Amino acid sequence: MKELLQQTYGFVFEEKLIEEIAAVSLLRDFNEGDILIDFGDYIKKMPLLIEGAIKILREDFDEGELLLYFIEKGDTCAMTMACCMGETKSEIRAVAETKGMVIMIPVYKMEEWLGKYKSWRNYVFNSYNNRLKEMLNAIDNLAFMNMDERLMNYLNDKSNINHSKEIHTTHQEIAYDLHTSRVVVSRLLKALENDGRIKLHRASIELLN
Amino acid sequence: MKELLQQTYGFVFEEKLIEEIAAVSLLRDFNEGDILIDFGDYIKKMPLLIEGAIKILREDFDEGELLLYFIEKGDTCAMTMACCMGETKSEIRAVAETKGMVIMIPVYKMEEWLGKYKSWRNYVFNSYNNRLKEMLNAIDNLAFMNMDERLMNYLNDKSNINHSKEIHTTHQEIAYDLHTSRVVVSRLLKALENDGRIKLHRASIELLN
DNA sequence: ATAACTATGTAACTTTTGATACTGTACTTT
DNA sequence: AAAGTACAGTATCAAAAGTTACATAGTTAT
Repeated sequence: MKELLQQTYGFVFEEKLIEEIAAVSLLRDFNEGDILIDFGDYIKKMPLLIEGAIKILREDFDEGELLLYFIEKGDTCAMTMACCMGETKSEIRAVAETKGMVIMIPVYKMEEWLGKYKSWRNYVFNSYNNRLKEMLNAIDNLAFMNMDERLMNYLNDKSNINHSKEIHTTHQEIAYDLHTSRVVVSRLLKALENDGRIKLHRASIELLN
Repeated sequence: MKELLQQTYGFVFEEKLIEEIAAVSLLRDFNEGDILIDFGDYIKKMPLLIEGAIKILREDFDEGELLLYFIEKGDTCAMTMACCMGETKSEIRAVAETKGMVIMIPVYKMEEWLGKYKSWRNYVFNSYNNRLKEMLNAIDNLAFMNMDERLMNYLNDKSNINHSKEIHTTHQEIAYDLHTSRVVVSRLLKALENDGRIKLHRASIELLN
């Protein structure tokens, strides 16, 4: 475990902290589609992402979701951290976008390290700051952009996260993430294809140019 | 200044911290409508709100704004904190909703106190957590609700912040905050009036029931 | 091979929101 | 009192997004 931490967090945390983390944490593997955290869960451990990608979703009152953002290797979920610290239920759902690995840190250690390690404080604050930025980005998308732009952004994000111009997903899946209907997604995707920006295949989309 | 701090933050910060704050901070009065922070400002001081209310806005690329949330006595602006810590430009605009008072704390002290005072750490984290919740709330509004519901929520928030059922503002002002047009606001307000939920006057709205 | 299922394409229609334009009314200024 | 200005009401039209319904093309199971 220490080597894994060294690899991803070697430039972020000091040696001693990495040893402490390794001593008290658990490693957990996950596969694509796994629900890592669900709405209403009580969080007792904070996850550090070592490998893979996770998408964070917000739930509608009556059915329906919305993708908030993705997190990647080296990130943690500030929303989850918020729940840890505040000892409240999870406001979000975390679903594995790819297979990967997280390190789970007990909450009480987080607190202790905040007073003890400056590098930990910086990491935690950076996480919050990044998450706030992602949230602002989500708000910009919702408030200022039309569905076609939101869709294009979504495809780009998805492409970046998976390091591939080929996006393997269905129109229905996209509709869930953007909180719209399948028909709308199909319509707009077709328009994007006609504009020469993407190419549609069955259950997969190819980004052009 | 110490008395002011004692009054609002006496139950949050320990005696010694309050003394430290009082020693290095500046007091600043503001009036309704004052722009306290603008897009792109570099933030060198963190504000603690002592009295009054402030609204936090997000800017569109080409003209247009969106109200994110209000902050009240005892709050601080985590978005601003984020800018302080990250040493980046402000992503938001802060406009005084009422007249009031803030205490400005130099950034370098914030850092120092994080290691030194647990109550400060807790306060800072709570602020982040509250702000994340407000952002989630803003997202819920945008993603899951129609303009009429958003409008009604806006009126309720405004009423709570000003401790009054009378809201003194114009349809145009509301349109700016909700990032829509004056005509739409007038239309929906009239519908709410017909439903008996509000009463309209010139440049003021009365919440009923 | 055929049935059943999944993913997509598309037409037709409705609802919501936005845009433009014009009206009237209240308040302010001179 | 007249003119000017800010605020609100409303009609008409257009665009964006959501809904329903149905057709068709691949895929999988039997």
